[in-house]
Amino acid sequence: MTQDRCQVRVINEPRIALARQQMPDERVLAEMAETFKLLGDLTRVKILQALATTELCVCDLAALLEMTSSAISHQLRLLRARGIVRFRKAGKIVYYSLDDSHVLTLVEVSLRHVAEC
Amino acid sequence: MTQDRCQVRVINEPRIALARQQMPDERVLAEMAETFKLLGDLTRVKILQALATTELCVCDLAALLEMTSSAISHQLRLLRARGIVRFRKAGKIVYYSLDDSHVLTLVEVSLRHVAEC
DNA sequence: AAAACGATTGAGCACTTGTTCATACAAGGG
DNA sequence: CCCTTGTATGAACAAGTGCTCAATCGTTTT
Repeated sequence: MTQDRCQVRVINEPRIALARQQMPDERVLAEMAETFKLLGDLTRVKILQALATTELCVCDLAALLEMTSSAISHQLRLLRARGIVRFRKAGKIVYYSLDDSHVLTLVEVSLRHVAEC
Repeated sequence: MTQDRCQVRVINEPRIALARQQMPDERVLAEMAETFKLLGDLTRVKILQALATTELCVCDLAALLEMTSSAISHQLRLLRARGIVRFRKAGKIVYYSLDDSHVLTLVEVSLRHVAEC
């Protein structure tokens, strides 16, 4: 049963075949990883949790998280780029809010996960 | 309404208070971010997707992902440390499987999320 | 016992990431 | 029109990350 493949010996060929068959496309997997990566930062998790409660402008978020508005703005830029948050301008003030229900679900599930451990 | 706080002017005091009140503990937020960070890597997402299908040993995973078993082992170590996967020894072969239903849920939700975009 | 093999681990290194700092932009207010 | 203010952005830098390579450990086989 043992075979060479890519400098690695395979132990359970059928299982590998099965797993390969069930595996989503590379592109889909990459998107999943990118989404998780975006959620995998304390600042961004805080931003999302805050926006889950209410719409907030950049300097409100900065005050809430006790960080510079520059740092917040940089992070919002990333969240914006993936369509996780949206913004609305009111004069020179920019209000941000959540724009992705799936991401909210992810945050909720992980919150429950942490709570149960 | 505008006030100084941490070198940042607050625009919407009541909203901030509300958001602060709803915000989970710092430690909980950090755990959430850590969990997402662990899922935010292409290799680890692949490993979890594979293990979601079937139990696999290190070299099977290496063959499936076309990577060295060293690289796989390094990643499994991280997943093990957070209790996301468990292992079972069969002689010199070590079989890994999922050990966290919440994480599986997270992966499923994100898969659906990507599929719908 | 010696050799082979699956797995693990530490060091090293290229690459990424999150913040700060300085600067620039846009919108009001005087 | 200036000056202030909220936001955005680029450069730079420290810290973190994921891989490779070499060495090691534990188990099995000869």
